[in-house]
Amino acid sequence: MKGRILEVARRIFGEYGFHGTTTRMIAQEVGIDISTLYYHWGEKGDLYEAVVLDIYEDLRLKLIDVEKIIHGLPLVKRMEIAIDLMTDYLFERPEISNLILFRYFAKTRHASPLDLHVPEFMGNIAVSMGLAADKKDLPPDAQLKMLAVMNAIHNFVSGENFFLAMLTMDRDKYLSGVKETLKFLIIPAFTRPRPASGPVARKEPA
Amino acid sequence: MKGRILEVARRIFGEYGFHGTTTRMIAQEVGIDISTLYYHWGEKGDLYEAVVLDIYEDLRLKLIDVEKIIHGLPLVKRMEIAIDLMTDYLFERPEISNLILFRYFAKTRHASPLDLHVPEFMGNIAVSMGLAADKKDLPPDAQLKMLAVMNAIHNFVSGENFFLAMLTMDRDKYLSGVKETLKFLIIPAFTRPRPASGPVARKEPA
DNA sequence: ATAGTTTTCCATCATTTGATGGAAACATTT
DNA sequence: AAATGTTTCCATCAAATGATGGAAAACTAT
Repeated sequence: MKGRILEVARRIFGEYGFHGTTTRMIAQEVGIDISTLYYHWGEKGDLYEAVVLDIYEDLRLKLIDVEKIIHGLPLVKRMEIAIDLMTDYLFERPEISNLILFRYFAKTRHASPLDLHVPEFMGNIAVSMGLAADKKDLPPDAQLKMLAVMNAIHNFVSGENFFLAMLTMDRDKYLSGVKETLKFLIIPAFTRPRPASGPVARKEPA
Repeated sequence: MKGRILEVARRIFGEYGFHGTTTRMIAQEVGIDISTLYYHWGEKGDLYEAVVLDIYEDLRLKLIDVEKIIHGLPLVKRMEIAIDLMTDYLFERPEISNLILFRYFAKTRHASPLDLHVPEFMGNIAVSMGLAADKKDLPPDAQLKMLAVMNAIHNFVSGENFFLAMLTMDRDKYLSGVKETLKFLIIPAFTRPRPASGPVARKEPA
């Protein structure tokens, strides 16, 4: 039961954010009384923190998983495969992206501990991309590049509903289009032999 | 007074989101009684919608402004200047980015009208970048590219507090680093003469 | 100054929301 | 079966929250 509550809480906190979610919404969705929820998890803020730890752990494991798969391949291949795998993974668990973005952008009216997971992710990905030797000591510009890359994926995952209602494409096209767009944006930046100089605009071939 | 309330509401809705903001928080910040707020703006959801319209209008005017400045320049210059100007502008008004991202990612428990502003912005920027001829009829891949570009900026603006607490740099370095990172990511993608193929990783010069 | 209008605040409601005590139901052990 | 421990639900609270009526205050026009 404790686990079932956590699962539902992940989803609902991810959709509505901390203040947009009520403990009653979660309990109702699980199909239990609200006091059962409090019995298992204590106050709302504690459940929320548990949810955050839970999604970070999932993400951490997935990143290790992906790193194993792409290890040793040439950089472009590594990035292509990583983008495909992470995109698929997150689109199946959008609450992960949702909750991460919520923590980035939304203040809550309750104290929350300083985040140590994101810097760890940044370090690992940067090393994997050959941007840094020591994952514990990223140069500032590499930190920002990693944030930009990670956020680009989260945005498309979390914004799916909003964007689909706004854009002229169906879900399948959206999912494949997101992968293409991410590769279009990320790969040239990290693989160009030297800083671009020519003002030539050209669309990539479909 | 009506205007002062709107200003404060922009900031607080931007920080805490719709459900994280109470009408009392806004009234207290303005220094007025809560019922004065209701007298001018009606219910909370109406004030929120007014705030959203307000920030979209500001953004629209700024985009027109920037477009005038960069008109006629070569593509790389256009993008560099646009990134600089938009980044400076949004860092001074972070509630714009905050509110836009909130609408993307967070469900609210009240109905909200379909967004027509973002598609308009996408169209204008895409035409300005030479990705499309008709701003009313963007191809799907151009739509997604524009979203990625706009979101990249909003992320760094909205995430400032969270990221600064997490990263090893001060605010000045963050602001300049964000611009560099955006250029690093965006410009190669939209200027490379043909799809990249070499697996060579290279950092851009400081 | 007076009458009328607009704006502001005080007091107050009804709901919602986070949270808890205690009884009942269920499970486990002896 | 009885005793013990665990889990669930019902009833309920107190505080927070969205919202309003009406009196006072401030402003405007005559």
